[in-house]
Amino acid sequence: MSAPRAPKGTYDLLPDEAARRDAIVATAARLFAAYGYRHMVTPEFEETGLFERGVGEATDIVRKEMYTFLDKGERSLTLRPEGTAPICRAYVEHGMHKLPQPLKVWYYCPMFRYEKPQAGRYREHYQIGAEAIGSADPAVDAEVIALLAAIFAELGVEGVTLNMNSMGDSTCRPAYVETLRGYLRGREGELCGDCLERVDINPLRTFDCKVESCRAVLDEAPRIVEHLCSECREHFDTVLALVERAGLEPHLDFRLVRGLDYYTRTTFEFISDRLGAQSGVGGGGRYDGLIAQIGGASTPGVGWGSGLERIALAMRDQPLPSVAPDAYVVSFSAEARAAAFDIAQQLRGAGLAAELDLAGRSPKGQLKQAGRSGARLAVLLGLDELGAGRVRVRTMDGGGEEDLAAAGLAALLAARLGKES
RNA sequence: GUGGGGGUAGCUCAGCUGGUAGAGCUCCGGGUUGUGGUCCCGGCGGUCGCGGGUUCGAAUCCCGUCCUUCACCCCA
Repeated sequence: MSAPRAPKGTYDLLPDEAARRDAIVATAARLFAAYGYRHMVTPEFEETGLFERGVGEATDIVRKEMYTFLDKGERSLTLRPEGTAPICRAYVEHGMHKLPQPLKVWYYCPMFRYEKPQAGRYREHYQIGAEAIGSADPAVDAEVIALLAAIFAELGVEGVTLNMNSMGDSTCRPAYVETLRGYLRGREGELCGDCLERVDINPLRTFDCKVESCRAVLDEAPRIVEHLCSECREHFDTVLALVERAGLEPHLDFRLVRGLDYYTRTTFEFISDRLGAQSGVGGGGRYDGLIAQIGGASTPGVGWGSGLERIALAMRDQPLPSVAPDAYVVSFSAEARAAAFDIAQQLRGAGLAAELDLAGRSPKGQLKQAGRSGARLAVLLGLDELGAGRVRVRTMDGGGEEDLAAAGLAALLAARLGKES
């Protein structure tokens, strides 16, 4: 019987890493607010049918990656594998079309996919994401892209490039898919086994293939951007123009065919050269058919998701946020320990961060802890001081000490540290 | 799901042509019977991922398994 470990593909965020994570999310939250996106939370699991219908039966996510289970009431539930379908479900369920449109929201939560773990890929991973629902205006596409770019810039995510494509819509895509399928059938002899299957199931996915011969075939294949209907063409051109106005350099990528069935028109992806094979650091697109697909009124939407683990990997090293207390209370005798506890409480009550020894250390050990903790002040308590109602307050980096009354100490130190409440 | 690399102290690793374990850092204590960060000394700490096999003897060789890592696939 070996000791329990975190399940395969999951990880613990220890305090230092959690502090960095919190800082990332706080920065993102600030930018979400600047762009007018409001925080929203949905359940960790949903009815399985939501993802089957929303994400698409033919996708890898639905076919082999979902954590699906029956609860005690025989309901088929699935741990959320992606963020967009749940937001759209909530939009429909709560009649959010009655709010000013587009509805602009963001989320921060774990996603669950049964995949083989590797660098930047986990079975439980966290995403921040944004969704703007209720407007087909190309300015919305550009806004969400600019928002994600701003977050990366603010965080210092390095080596980032933006790839974009258009998937067309229900008017032009079906015809294009048939054109592509016909072309591929004409060159079947040059395709790998996977691609031969894709020709039947979803010819668009052949663009993902890394096999040399397939790539050669696809390089010469008809491209969807050249087969867009006039509405999609105009939409895409406007999005590109606005994205450029935002100071970004979109690279057209005819291979960018995202693996979720709900995408229409704009798709985009930010990749970073700091990530190895799992190079995508954030991506998304427009999903004008999704809400109707899951049973709502036909409603356009656009959004993206970005993986926190990959953001952290691609960020330049950040200094750890300081966790130094304002004061460390040191007791020089067993009798002073209770008084040290009281003083720490008094300081905390005044809004100061205060620590004291909780491990029965010697006075020297406590001072050593005080030094390591980075505390600005040490409050020293001994028998002599206790009897006189005094404490000695040492400035840690200078070493100077002064004798102060224990009563009113918290207010005095708070004022001195500029932390009056 | 397929294929390559790796799993030794809390962390980073050495030891691996078989003879039952080491270093640095961390942590705790001492050097000052009441005063930190440097320095010196000492100490705590490991069923060598797990299971099986070969052998007089396995951290070391073989098999299986789990985890991890890199790539494929897919995506964040």
